[in-house]
Amino acid sequence: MPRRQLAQPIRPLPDANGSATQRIVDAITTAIVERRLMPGTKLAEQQIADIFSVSRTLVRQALNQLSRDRLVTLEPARGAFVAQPSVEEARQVFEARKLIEAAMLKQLCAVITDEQIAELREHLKAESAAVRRSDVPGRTRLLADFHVVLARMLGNEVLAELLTDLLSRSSLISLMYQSSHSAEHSQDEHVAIVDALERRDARAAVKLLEAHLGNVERNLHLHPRAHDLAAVLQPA
Amino acid sequence: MPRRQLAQPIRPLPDANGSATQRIVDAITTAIVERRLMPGTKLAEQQIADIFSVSRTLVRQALNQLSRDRLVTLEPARGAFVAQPSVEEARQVFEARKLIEAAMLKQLCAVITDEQIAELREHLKAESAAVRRSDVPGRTRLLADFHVVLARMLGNEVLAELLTDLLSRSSLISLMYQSSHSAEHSQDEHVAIVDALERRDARAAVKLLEAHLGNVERNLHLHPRAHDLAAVLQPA
DNA sequence: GTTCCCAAAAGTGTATACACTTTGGAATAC
DNA sequence: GTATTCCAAAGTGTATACACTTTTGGGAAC
Repeated sequence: MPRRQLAQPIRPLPDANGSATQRIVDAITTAIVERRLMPGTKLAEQQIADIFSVSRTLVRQALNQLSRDRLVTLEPARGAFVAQPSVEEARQVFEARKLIEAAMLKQLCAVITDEQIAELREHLKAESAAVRRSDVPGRTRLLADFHVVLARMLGNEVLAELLTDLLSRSSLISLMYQSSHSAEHSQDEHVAIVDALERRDARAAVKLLEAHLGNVERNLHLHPRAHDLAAVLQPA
Repeated sequence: MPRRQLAQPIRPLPDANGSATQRIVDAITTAIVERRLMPGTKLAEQQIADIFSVSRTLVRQALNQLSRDRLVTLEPARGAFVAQPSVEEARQVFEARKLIEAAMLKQLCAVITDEQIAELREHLKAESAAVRRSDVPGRTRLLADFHVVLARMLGNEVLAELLTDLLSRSSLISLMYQSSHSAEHSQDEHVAIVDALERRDARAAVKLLEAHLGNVERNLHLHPRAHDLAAVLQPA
């Protein structure tokens, strides 16, 4: 039997798991979610290209993707900026989250296993640790991930990805409107939700979730402030 | 007075309202939603570039966006193809739609106005007309738009956009798995949902919607067929 | 006749080139 | 001194160039 001699010269492997473009997208997304990039920051193409040692071509691809995620705004001929979600957009994102997450939680209550509860407890422990040691990027990420973990437990990756997008946008919104909702408080509310899940009490879980999201939203400074010149001076 | 002599050799016209990239994205999306492009079709960059009289640069941007929408699959060094959603993905998309649309409908029942009911009736009339005249692209689009119209009535653009994406994917799935659910049947079910909405009967509306989506999904040929060689021959 | 292999063709991936727009500031007009 | 104009620097938008990979087809080997 004539064995096929496969050409296998080197390992060019152009991208493997993370292509250069994806690396840039992830880096910027992470930076935004972890609050290391302020809304409105200019994202100059050449500057980013230099940082990642690639050409502007790949940076532009990345910025395009980020703009589709609504984390970046592209202004024609002026460049890319970290997005500054409007008050209205903030409201809608939180309303969408309430609607989707409440429905998910209700379903989850019916099918969640004890193993999954244990997994959630683990997550809560990590959250709590991050909060205690005042690890701002870490706790921000973990508090957001909590909601994605819930989504993933339904076994629906499509839904989980949708929610991931909404959570990235939520992070940006919190940053933009300087949330005064303390991380400790959020953490406590997460614990209460898991408690309700453990009791398989769907009604309570949904109520707690809606209260949680309501609290987060209510603690945003959604009223125009002095530095939002356009919003303040706009004729109503 | 030294009039400014502007170099104005051609008319590059960067984008105006719809950039070239967006035009390409829209054209391909429409083609898929209206079933004029089969799953698996190769989308060669130069070929598309020629059609739209632009360079591959813009085509690549468009294909990137489409790939983020899951309508196109990018295979490294091999090119772009109209996506072929897996059975599992199909299942998840429909489950996500059920979850989101049911919650929406429930909320909508509480706030919908008579004007909005009338608007829905108008839409149903257009659907019905398209079905009667066997306008396949038109009826396909209208039947999908029905769900987006519902979303928009909640006044939540974020949610509406989310659902738009899911509906594009649903179209592709229907095409991929050769839905046998007749357009007439879908149309009837839409009418029943609006009837329930008019009665402000949330429970009935949600039940009808879930039945509707269940019917559509059930009439997909989600079992591997002869021509899906890989799926058929894969060891379970 | 079939299989294997290699070279040419076609196509993708990234970098670079170049035209155009925006921007900031210096020079000019008043 | 203030406002306007204009130019250069910086930056974006699109096209093109080029390297590398995949595909294809034909001929050699068996």
